[in-house]
Formats: sequence, C-alpha cells, structure tokens
Amino acid sequence: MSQASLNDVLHQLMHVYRRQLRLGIQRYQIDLPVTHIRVLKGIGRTSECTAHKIVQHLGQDKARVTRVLNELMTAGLIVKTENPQDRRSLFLAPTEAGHDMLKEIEALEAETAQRMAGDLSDAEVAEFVKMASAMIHNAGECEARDAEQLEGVCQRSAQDG
Amino acid sequence: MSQASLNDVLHQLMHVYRRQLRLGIQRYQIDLPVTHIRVLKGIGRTSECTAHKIVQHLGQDKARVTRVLNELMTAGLIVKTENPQDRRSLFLAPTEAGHDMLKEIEALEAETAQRMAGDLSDAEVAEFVKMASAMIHNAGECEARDAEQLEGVCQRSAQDG
DNA sequence: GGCAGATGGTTGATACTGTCAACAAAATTA
DNA sequence: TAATTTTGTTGACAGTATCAACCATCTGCC
Repeated sequence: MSQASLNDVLHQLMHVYRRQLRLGIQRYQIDLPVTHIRVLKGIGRTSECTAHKIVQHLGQDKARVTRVLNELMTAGLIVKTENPQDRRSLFLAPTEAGHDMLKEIEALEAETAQRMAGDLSDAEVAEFVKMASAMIHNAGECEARDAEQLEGVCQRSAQDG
Repeated sequence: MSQASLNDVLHQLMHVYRRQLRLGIQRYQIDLPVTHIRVLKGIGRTSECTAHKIVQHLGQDKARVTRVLNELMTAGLIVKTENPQDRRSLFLAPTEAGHDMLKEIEALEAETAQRMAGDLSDAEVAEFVKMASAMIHNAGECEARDAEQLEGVCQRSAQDG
C-alpha cells in the first residue's frame, strides 16, 4: 500500500521541488535554468573539474552538459582552461561572476530547503536524506544489473541465432 | 548541513526515479511517456473525472493536460463522454484497452517502487512517504503565501505610485 | 612506430516537459 | 441581460532528456 503511493509521492515531490526552486530563481533574480545552477554548483565544489566529472556526478547526458557548459561560459560565469595532462579535456572553473552567483545560489538553496523542510526537525530531514540516498543508490544498482542482463541476453541470442 | 544536501538529494532522486520509470516502460513495452501514465492513472481512480480534476490532482498545467488527454484518446485508451451537468466539460473514462494498460502500469509501478525501496523496510518507506508528503504540503503552503504577499506588494505599489 | 580500441567532448536530431498568454464557450452572478 | 468566472483549447516558446554519429586524443599492444 505504502509502495503504491511511493510512486505518486516521488513524482509530486519532484514536481513541487522544481517549481519551488524556479520560484526562488525568480525571487533572487537569478537568470539561470535549474540545470545550469546544478552544473555551476558542481564546478564550484570540484577541484580540477572537467566536463566528464560533471557528467558522472550529476548523472546527466554529456551532450546536455556540453551545451550547459557553453551557455555558462557565454554568460561569463565559468572559464575553460587547458588540461596539461589530457589535451582532449578542459578544466572548468567559476569566474569572479560565477563565484558571486554561487553565493546567491547558496542562499536560494538554503531558503528552498527551508521551505520544503518546513516544520520537520533536522533529524527528520537527515533521515529523509539518508533514505533518499539509499533509493538513489538502489536504483543505480538495478540499472547496472539490468544492463548486464541485457548483455547476457544479447550474447545468448547471438549464440541461438 | 543536511539541508544543503537536501537540494542535491531531491534533484538526484527525481532524476533517478524518472529514469527508472522510463526503463520500466521499455521493459513492459508500454509505449507511453511518463506524464501520460500519470494522467491515465488519475482518470482510472477518479469517478466522474474531468480535465479540471486532473489538473488539480496532478498540479499540472491545463494546456498540457488537454494535449495529453487528446493523445490518450487518439491512442484509444480513454473516451470522453458528455457531462450533463456542465456542457463545457467532458467526463473522462478509460476504455477496455485503457484498463488493460492500467493493469500493466500497476505492475510496472509496483516493480519500480520495489527497486527504489530496495532493502528499506516497509516502515522506512512509509516514513519516507510521510515526510515527502509533508514537504509537498509545505511547499504548497509557501507558494500560496507568496502569492498573497505578491498581491499585497502590487496593491501597495499601486498606492505608492 | 603504428594500429585498435577506449575516452572526452561536440554536434545534430528528436521527443518530452513546463509555462504563459490569448481565446471560445458555457455557467454563474449581479 | 451584462459582467465575471469557470472549463477547456490552441499557439508559442523555453527547458530537459536521450540517442546516435562524429572528431581528437590517449592508451595499450603488436
């Protein structure tokens, strides 16, 4: 029973959170879509950050990341510098403006979290985060397992054929 | 501290959940995007369902709902029947095929929930759902409050001007 | 050295999602 | 009956997710 509603709750939660964040963006006059904010944050806290690290960390498609990166650069929020170890990739770092933006974002996110948490205690929020993390982990496991299985099937069907 | 990560966790969770659902959709050969599934589900469990009820229940934009509804109808999963009480609106109901699809969806969602929940106990999942619901509620409250405030500001600035 | 394949990133294409504004038709209310 | 509200439709656009093809570079191996 509780599982049946898990789906609904997850979906609604995601919708509401995104909405909340978007409203905050308006309030704070941050002229950046949600994804860009997340990427910028990722760059801010990752040392020797590359596009690949962002892709892994955020679990986003690399094509999308490329585009977001370019837009962030055009907006003057990040710079790309050469990676002496690997000439294919570029190091990403926030500019001065990027750091300022990150400050704003921090405040915005704190407020958003506050709003979502409402009257839940810190302990409850911590508990929530823990369980959510577990779910994220679980889903990842499943995906990996599926991929393996699929491979197996392919191999078998190749043999069968 | 836990609040700082609340944002990240929420975002990741939403991404992962959607992804998981999509993979399930492929596995089950359900040729329907996520939103359509949610709408169909809404129709299935709402008596004398109208487009408006869906909009309210799902918190989605009515334009979007209209389109999803049309596509569901084209796909032969729902039918619209006249509402004798109000000639503007139409009652929505699943067709035979729609009911079959709902069965599939039910199984799919159960599996998805199972995967997300993983080794969490039922009690933990229930706890999670409870807190998530609280957050959804909180966010709704805040939005309403903001709207009021905004109105107030508008009125004041009109006076000031 | 030079080839094969893996890796990091870019580009193009396409579908899904969210939101806004303008509108029409019917219902409600003054 | 006129003004307003409600229900739903349509058009437009921005944002998001994904896939596949591609190039340059790096790595391992012969």
